[in-house]
Amino acid sequence: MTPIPFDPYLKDCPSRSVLDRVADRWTVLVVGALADGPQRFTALAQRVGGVSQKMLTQTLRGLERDGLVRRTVHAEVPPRVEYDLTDAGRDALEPLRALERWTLDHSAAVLAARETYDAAHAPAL
Amino acid sequence: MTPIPFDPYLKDCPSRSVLDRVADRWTVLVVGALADGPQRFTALAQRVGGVSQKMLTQTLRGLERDGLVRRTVHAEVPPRVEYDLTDAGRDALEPLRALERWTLDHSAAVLAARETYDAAHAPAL
DNA sequence: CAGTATCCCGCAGGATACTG
DNA sequence: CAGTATCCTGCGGGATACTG
Repeated sequence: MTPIPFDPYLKDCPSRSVLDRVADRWTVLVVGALADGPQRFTALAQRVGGVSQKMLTQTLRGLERDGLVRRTVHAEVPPRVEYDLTDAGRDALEPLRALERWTLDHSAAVLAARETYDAAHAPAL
Repeated sequence: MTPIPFDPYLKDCPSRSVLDRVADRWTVLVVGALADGPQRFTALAQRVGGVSQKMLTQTLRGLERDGLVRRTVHAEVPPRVEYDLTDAGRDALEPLRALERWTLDHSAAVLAARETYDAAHAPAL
């Protein structure tokens, strides 16, 4: 009855693939964009700047497959499709927003650190 | 004097590249492995299962460049190199561990969701 | 509107070999 | 020990065109 102890530090642990899903650039932004309620495909594409519709579809499908996002097709003409977070998705939202928050808070410092590093390690000409 | 408002949802915002660094599979594991104190290169390679030395070096360099990790070379023979988190790195540790925690807590559910999804969307033969 | 289907290029990232 | 250098392959991911 004891569940298998998942450990992403182990090479072949299935949790590695779960981590891969969530430790992803587009996942962070798409889930974040779904934070304040259901969104349509086009709305998402606009909120997540620079995402191609291929990557948006792919990310959404992955999240749906993993049970973080629910896809609802409304029987209308023209069809309206809405995406929203499941409970698991909402659980993921917290760590993901924390990551986003860290990014905001540290962007200036990180950018500065890069300049310093690059200056110090620049080709000696 | 007002700082530029970083926004990773904007296509060309520099914070996007900062998010990219942190929303990365190896970053999560390497930073997590550095949680309990300084580590040597080989020790890290062992803790982070399946990482190639190329990717470990690359990740460590990137984190050093961005100011999350400090690299210390001890003047000994043979040389001993230790990596540890900076203050910024320690700040990042929290969201990153939260993500890891989420992964652990939801792996079983996600794996199950995949099976269900795949069964429902399987090729009809 | 909300996709799917293709084509294609660049690079992420692994394997292997060499060095201070 | 802690890397660097090189080669090579798969696929991430963009552009474009078509469909229900």
